Amino acid sequence: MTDLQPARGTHDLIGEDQRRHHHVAETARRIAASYGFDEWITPIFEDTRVFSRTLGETSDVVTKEMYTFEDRGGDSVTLRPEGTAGVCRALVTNGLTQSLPKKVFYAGPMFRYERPQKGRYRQFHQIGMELIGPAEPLADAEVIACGWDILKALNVHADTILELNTLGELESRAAYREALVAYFTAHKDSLSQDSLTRLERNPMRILDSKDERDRKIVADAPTIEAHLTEAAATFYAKVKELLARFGVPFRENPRIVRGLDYYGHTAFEFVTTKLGSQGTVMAGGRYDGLVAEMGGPQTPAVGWAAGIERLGMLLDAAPAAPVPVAVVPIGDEAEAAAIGVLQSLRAAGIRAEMSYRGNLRRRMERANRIEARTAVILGADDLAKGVAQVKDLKTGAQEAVSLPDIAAFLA
RNA sequence: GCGGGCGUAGCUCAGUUGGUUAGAGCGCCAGUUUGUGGUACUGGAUGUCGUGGGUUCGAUUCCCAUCGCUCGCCCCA
Repeated sequence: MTDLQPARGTHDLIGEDQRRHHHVAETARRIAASYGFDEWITPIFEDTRVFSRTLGETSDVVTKEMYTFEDRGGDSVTLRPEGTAGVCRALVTNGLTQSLPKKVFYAGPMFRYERPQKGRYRQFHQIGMELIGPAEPLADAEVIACGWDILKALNVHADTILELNTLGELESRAAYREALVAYFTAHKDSLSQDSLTRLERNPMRILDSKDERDRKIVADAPTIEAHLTEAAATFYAKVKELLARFGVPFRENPRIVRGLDYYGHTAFEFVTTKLGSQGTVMAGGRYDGLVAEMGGPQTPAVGWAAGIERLGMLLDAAPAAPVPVAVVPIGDEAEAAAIGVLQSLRAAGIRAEMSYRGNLRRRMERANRIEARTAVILGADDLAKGVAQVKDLKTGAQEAVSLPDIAAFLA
């Protein structure tokens, strides 16, 4: 054996794991496409400033979780910890702010230096979508509806609930933040250690603390509602109304906040009870300031990201492995002739395999092991007659089929 | 980053109160006389008992460290 292991927090996706992963990504891709979203494939690493500028100076992601290094040319680059910043950068650098709206879907690996846990990896994979341009609440509702459709298509929606909140726009948030700081400062003595540091860095985070003592204090903390400007309140009401119109069930949760600084207005999380402490399965919100921070024009946008691994774990059954047809020649001469049959099946789009060695018995065992549905058996006698024995491996029924007809017979 | 649990064949796991060649089931390879698998029978291969160090005449078993997985916290998808 080898003493080599996968790097901490990374995983090989093989067999069932790969099928779960692929199924999640393909389903999302398909449904996003039906909503008019195009897939963008942006680089896996970016200039470090793409993230450091935009995710928030104080966020954990930026301060301690990024894979940042200097490349051989002396430039600081970072393995993307999330997808939104890169998409916005691509929007700006490709001059696409002139052709809004843009509806972007993406899927790929993200990197965060965290302590690995179930549902939390250092290299993990996300699907996500960004709707850039529209400032209307209809955009928020549509993006959420698309996410909900994906969860439904994956059949993981039953144990998943959409939790919704508004963070208001800058003005509302500033006022609220002030009120929160005042409130929590008054209760400083009873707050947990973690929350004391949050009080300085990001007071809104205290709202979703899991600490018992914190929760008691949070229960009576002011909510953003009272601090919402007229416009922000109207916007939020409209989002809720439209979600109902799209048929997306939700639950308001004033404690939903976002970890990254660029969010405002709508904030949401699809949460499941089935993944322990890693229960957030899809999350996002509106981020009207990000494109501007990236050096583009002031551009509204809304989007979400979801963890492929987490969704994959929720799938009640792994997608079935593909079922092949086994081509089974008897003897060397037949093996040569069987190649023609083999290729004709493949050309017809049928997954066909021929073992590389072994007598008839061996090859039949092998066919059984790869869970072939059918064996196409070719012996000298059959070849002389221009036929093959096509055997259904489930029922054991077997019949002679003429060589040119086999592909059609099995289709 | 903090705290708890775990680490024996490809897989699931047993075992050694410290003592000669470490086990089972499944899987794998081969055979049961040469054109038919899924069942059965027979035989076979595989482990530096996660890694490194310490204690000991002797360690897979005890101690320490380390790596990895896992659960909770933190954070987040």
